[in-house]
Amino acid sequence: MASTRTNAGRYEPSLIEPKWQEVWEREGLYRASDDPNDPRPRFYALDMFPYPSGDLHMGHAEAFSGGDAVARFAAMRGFNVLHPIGWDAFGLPAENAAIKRGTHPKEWTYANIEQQARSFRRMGMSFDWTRRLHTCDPEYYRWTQWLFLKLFERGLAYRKTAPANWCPNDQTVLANEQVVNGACERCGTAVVRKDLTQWFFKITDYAQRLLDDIDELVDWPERVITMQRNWIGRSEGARVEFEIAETGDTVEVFTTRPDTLWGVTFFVFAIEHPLVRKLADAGGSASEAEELIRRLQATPLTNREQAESREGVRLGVHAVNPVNGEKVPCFVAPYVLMEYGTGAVMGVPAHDQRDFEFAREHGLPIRVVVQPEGETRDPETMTEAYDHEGVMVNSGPFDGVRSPESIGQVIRWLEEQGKGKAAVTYRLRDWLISRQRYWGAPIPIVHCPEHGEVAVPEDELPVLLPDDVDFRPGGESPLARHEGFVSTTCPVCGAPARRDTDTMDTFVDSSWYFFRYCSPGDATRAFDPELVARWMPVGQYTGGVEHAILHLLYSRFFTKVLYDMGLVSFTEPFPRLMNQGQVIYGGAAMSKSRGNIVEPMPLVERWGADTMRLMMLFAGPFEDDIDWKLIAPDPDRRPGVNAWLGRVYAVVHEAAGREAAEPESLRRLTHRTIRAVTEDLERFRFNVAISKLMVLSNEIRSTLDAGGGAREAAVALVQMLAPIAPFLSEELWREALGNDSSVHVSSWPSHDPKLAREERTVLVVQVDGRVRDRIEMPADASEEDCRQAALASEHARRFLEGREVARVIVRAPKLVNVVTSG
RNA sequence: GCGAGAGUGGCGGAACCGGGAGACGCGCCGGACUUAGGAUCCGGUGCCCGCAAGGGCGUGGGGGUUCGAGUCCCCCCUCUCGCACCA
Repeated sequence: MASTRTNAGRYEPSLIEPKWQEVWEREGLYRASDDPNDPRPRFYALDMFPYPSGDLHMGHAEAFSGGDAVARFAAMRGFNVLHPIGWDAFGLPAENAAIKRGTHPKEWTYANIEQQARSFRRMGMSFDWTRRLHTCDPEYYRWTQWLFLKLFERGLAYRKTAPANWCPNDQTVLANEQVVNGACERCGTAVVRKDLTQWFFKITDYAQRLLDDIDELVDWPERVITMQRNWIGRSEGARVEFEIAETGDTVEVFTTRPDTLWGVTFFVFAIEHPLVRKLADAGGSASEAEELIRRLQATPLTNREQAESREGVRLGVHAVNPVNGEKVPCFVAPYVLMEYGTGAVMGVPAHDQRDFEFAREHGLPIRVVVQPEGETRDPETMTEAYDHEGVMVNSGPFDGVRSPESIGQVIRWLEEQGKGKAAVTYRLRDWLISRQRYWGAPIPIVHCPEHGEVAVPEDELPVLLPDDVDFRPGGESPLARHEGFVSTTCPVCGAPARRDTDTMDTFVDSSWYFFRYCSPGDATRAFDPELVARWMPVGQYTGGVEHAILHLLYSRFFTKVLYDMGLVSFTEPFPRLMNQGQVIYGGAAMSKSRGNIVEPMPLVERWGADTMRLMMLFAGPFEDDIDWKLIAPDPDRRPGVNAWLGRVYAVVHEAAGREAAEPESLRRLTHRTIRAVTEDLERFRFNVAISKLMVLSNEIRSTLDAGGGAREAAVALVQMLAPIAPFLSEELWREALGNDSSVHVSSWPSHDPKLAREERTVLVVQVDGRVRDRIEMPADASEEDCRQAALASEHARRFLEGREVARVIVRAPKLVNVVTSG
């Protein structure tokens, strides 16, 4: 039996916290129950799993403080909670660190995981540790590879040659983020474009569904939805075929403005367009065109995309405008992108700013075919393209037709004439998953001279990552240099064959981990569909906005593929998403180069995990950034929330041992607070919830000082504090309040509506909208009572002297506004 | 440029539906305890006038709707974030 009479002493987190951490672990408090007969409703509380780059940082501390509060709150409200943890453990930093320190990526990775796991335990996170996973474990990436094969089977994984950023010094492909000002972020060498054959996932097949199903995301931050929409980038318009006069080739263009077809004065190809060389030959411009292509092909992708050059080479051939038979000159120019639309565009300088600039640079004619209502644009005097609505002119049968209706009319006409058709284009491109790196899941494909790309049979998975690899940069990718890995036999014919030596983008690993948590030990399949059906979709997903696009889009894509495979019955994995803000310092991101990094774990050691959590959750709205310099300007000063926890500690101990009757005013406050805090936590308004708990604890203090009892209030306070400060509340719950089992399995307090209702209220008396008096009234005062009281108010009457009362507006029992005239 | 969001005390931030602006906390000021305090406790704290009672002003700026606007509408300014040659 725990003692109910604990000598209060001082609040010492360093004594309290490790003690309860051990007890919780021993009691298996946070284990999710897979028992189908468990009567509790299920709740899947998911936090974006961390990358083990070192110890936990402030971002983790914030995100997980919120996610853990969500999970604990749900558990106390009677849910069977699944709150798992794992590590997104493949990736480049492990290799870079390994190169720098001369250790194996595996050692570095697992050491960091252990460190983070220790820190999570120290923070008191309510994880079900039995479900822990690491994406770099063969038991996990075996199924990543299996999923690759499923996509391959369905034609959703394919290989094509595509340009990539290539560092000639490190002999490797770089992601766009690793190219800084056109140079390799690690060695500073100028990056070049290089065509490589690489694996892609055909996410573009799902573009429309990814867009449509946004409707199923019932609780996502608006801005994340917007980012996803923009990234998919649907545009509607038409495809129109042009013929090349000199060669007879036909070329398709995509346009969102078919109503400007009569304004076409030139035609432009992207440098990678397959017809360019042929047309240059035909037009006698082969050498200039070749020179341009060679020069630009070497420029890194990121640079070229930022360049705003309007240079271009006249090919010497002409395109025939299908709407009026006009021949216009063709160009090749870098401002047209092969990656978007068809890689060729019609040039309408009067109505497209880029075309306008190009026309001015090359002395091309400009023809206005859409005039703004009541105005006239003259090509001679125009300084920019006119791309708004207007009336069509110089457009044959369409003269006088107004936009936006004109666009649809022209499309219909094009279709009737067989010259074009309505079309939709997406900005979204296929997902390039190949990485010429070591520390990732090997792509389970064998290249056979006879049979081409052959899937590794499922029962031969995983394709293990060899340990004894030279992963330093240089030459080919690390796996390509490992003869024992590369040489194998063809699964079809048994002839000597070579393994694919690419590894997968780590976003592949993280696109399905939330399924694995549902049945983490399953050695026979990626996940158990029955358990997934039971736990998913995720009840609440918590993580940073930095994953607003890629991770979330890829996970949505995977879920839809699994749905199409019949393995899951839902199409969106995360209907509810909550983004924490960033923790910054002095208005800027924390970074080594700025030297402004604050580490969470030393603060946890000094002040306690509960204090760390409270600092995070009390600082402001969860989704807002926290500037650490503003909320904790002096690192040696005791944080305010730590002092408050100390007062809670004292107050609860005192209240626990007090026999005196509890005043009704305190009881009313307690029940009002229960109602309010419950609502606040449902909406993740942690900062507001905490402020209300502070009000309650202040009131308990006054009550005790006045000799009153406060046990009911103290019990409620401790329970409501549990999701936010789990250690202190457990200590108080068991030691001060004398409970035998954990506060974290206790039932969330409920309020008595009768007590929560206000019984007296302050009536505000206004004269002409200005507050002139406040009168205490019973909460059930009638309109007439309020009117009488207001008009009787001496304070108010002083302002009514010499004026006539025109109307009296009564909002019983809160407000009366006396309106005067004259 | 396009898209999204935000401007409230010295600071972080509260304010449900249009109804008491500034909850709660930090900081600061004063006091108590103290050799001391970066500890603890008590009181004060939007700005201006006033000894006070009290009054005036006040939610980025300007206009509007309303008995009443931080909240709704229009215009403007500033900041943050995302995308950025997307045809």
